[in-house]
Amino acid sequence: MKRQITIKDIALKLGLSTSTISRALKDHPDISPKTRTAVKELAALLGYRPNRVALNLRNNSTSTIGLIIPEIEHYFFSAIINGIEEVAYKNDYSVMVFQSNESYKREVINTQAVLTNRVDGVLVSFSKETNDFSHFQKLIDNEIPVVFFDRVIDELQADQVVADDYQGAFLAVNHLIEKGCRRIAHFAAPQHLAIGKSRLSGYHDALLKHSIPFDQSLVVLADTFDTARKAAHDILRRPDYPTGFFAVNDMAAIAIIKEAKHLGLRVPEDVKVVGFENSKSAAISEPELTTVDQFGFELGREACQQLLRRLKNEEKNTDFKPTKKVIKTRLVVRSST
Amino acid sequence: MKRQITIKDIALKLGLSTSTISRALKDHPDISPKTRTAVKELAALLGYRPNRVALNLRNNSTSTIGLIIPEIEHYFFSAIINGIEEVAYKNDYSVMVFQSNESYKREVINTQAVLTNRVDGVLVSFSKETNDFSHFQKLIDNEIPVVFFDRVIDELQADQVVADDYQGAFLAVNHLIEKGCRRIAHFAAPQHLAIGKSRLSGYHDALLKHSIPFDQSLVVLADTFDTARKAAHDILRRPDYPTGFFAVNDMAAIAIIKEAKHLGLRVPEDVKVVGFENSKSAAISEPELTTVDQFGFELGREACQQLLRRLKNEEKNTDFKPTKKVIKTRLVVRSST
DNA sequence: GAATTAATTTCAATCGTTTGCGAAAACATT
DNA sequence: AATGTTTTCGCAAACGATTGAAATTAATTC
Repeated sequence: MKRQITIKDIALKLGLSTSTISRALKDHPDISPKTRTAVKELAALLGYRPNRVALNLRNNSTSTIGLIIPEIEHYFFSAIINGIEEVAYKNDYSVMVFQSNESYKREVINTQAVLTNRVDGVLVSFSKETNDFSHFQKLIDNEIPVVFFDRVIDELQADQVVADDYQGAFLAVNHLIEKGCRRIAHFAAPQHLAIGKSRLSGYHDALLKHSIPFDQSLVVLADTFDTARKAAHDILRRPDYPTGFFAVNDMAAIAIIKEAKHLGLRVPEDVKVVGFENSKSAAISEPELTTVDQFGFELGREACQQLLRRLKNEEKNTDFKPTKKVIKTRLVVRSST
Repeated sequence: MKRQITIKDIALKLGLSTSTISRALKDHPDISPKTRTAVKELAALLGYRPNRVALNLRNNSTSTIGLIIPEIEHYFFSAIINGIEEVAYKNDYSVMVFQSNESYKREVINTQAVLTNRVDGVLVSFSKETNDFSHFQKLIDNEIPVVFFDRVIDELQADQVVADDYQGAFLAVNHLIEKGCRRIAHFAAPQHLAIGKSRLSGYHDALLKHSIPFDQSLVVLADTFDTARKAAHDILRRPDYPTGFFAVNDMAAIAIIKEAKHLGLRVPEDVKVVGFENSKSAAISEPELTTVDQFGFELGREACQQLLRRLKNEEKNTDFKPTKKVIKTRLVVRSST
């Protein structure tokens, strides 16, 4: 790479010291107007750009935040990244993205990568595989601010930003009941994830509210298209198949619709389905999917804002109190119910 | 942030100089085995991690690549990011992501950001708005390797990685013709983009091959869901509406299907539709969309690999010859044709 | 035991920028 | 003319790590 123009080049050409150049460039009062303009003009002429790396070293901060995320290709996560990048951009931060690909091992390596890259703070949504959280604890021990979003864990002393999973699930199931469903299945996420638990309990409580008994056999673990399609196939061929479905995400919900239609059932007449996410695909499926909007973009924004807040107040971090921000969800009613 | 352990801390505790620590840690032969193990043990005990920022400054390289991309939320681009991150990860590079949001102004700022962040190289897919490419020229003038992907421009001395748009379009339209379509519309991308031109010309040549006259009125500019739906509405209400549609991306294709069904036409019996991208949505739409697979993941991988190749060979960059890698596309036939 | 060689370790400069402190001008005051 | 004030600028250290060259110590040879 071509050597970039440095403050030293300007100093040499002007017969001044680097200190003077540095001060002139940032309008330090000690510098006479004459030399100040001279310096600025030459700097502009030469196309001088301060070397961020040198500043990073001196200031012991990089204006960079690390993002550890399961998979970029998932619509919900890409919406989140969008929100994060938006806030980072406005605050002159850069974002380094690390994908865990839902792999615990890779996630551990990712945490090491953010450490060696000396990012100022980290945003994390951990992988499905992750049960041991000591790699995140190590970040916290290093006093690097960490904000968890979507997939969170209470055991760590860190901020959290999540969608209101309980409320969303409650809304969804309540809606199904109001549409006349009495037997409602839930396609759930793994129960070691908070989102899995919360959505299940929203489902549970909505049933309770309408005095519908909870039936464990109607709760199945299925949070991908393929597993959901398979599970839907099995459950829909039972003689007493449920007429309502609440899926933990849109892909699973769409799989249910596909399979129901495949089995000759009409949606929403015979079977009603609600998803969770409000992805692009929800509006595309036939019939269009009723779903819970998770506001991924806002969630990403909030997470990033919370992180930046921590970064500003870093000096006075006497007694750390983790915050938990809950983003309200919204039921988007379409024609699948 | 807590002060990290440095080489100096180890030196102090061991009564040695920093040079010795540095050499011991990297198995320099000058260091006696005794001190070497002592150093390494203490380093491990204290949890020493070399400060990447200091190294970046010294080596004048950051092991970081910048990515400038229109919008992360678009499936095709997120697949590309996935591929890029994969290759970067394997080669110990980090990726900084900058979104242009299809805005020229923001893209210019993005190029400045990658410059001040001193990334080693840049991957770019420029915005639809971009007509002036001098901001990229500035990167090249600074001898920062740039690889363009998907949206490329021949006027710049830089490598390119693109899908075989011409071939994909040709395959798509040829397929429509073989399925019996004679009047085929093309929903195109802006013609100042290479992808716009290439796909149009693939469309054109496929018609030519079967001696079908080219009809300018069947080519409309529509590359988003909304514009495509509107355009489909207009064109399908003409008495001589086309029976085949080739859309520049899946979203536009799905909009056509939706609108056709809305107007009481059957897909694929009355109207056949082919998209371009092979997004998740293509498999979800009803009927499932025949489309051209762009292999976004592979495209991202190739782009990143090409960039890394440039970074390795940087010293001997005497006569620069831009390369152009074309990723073959594949027609995925589903039930919309 | 002195001299030579070999094995270890340290010094100091470097990457680009900032900043406290001291120094040298320029100016003002008697 | 001597002193006191400002104004303006440079020195040098610092951030953390690397590295050629010099210096120290230990080992070897005659």
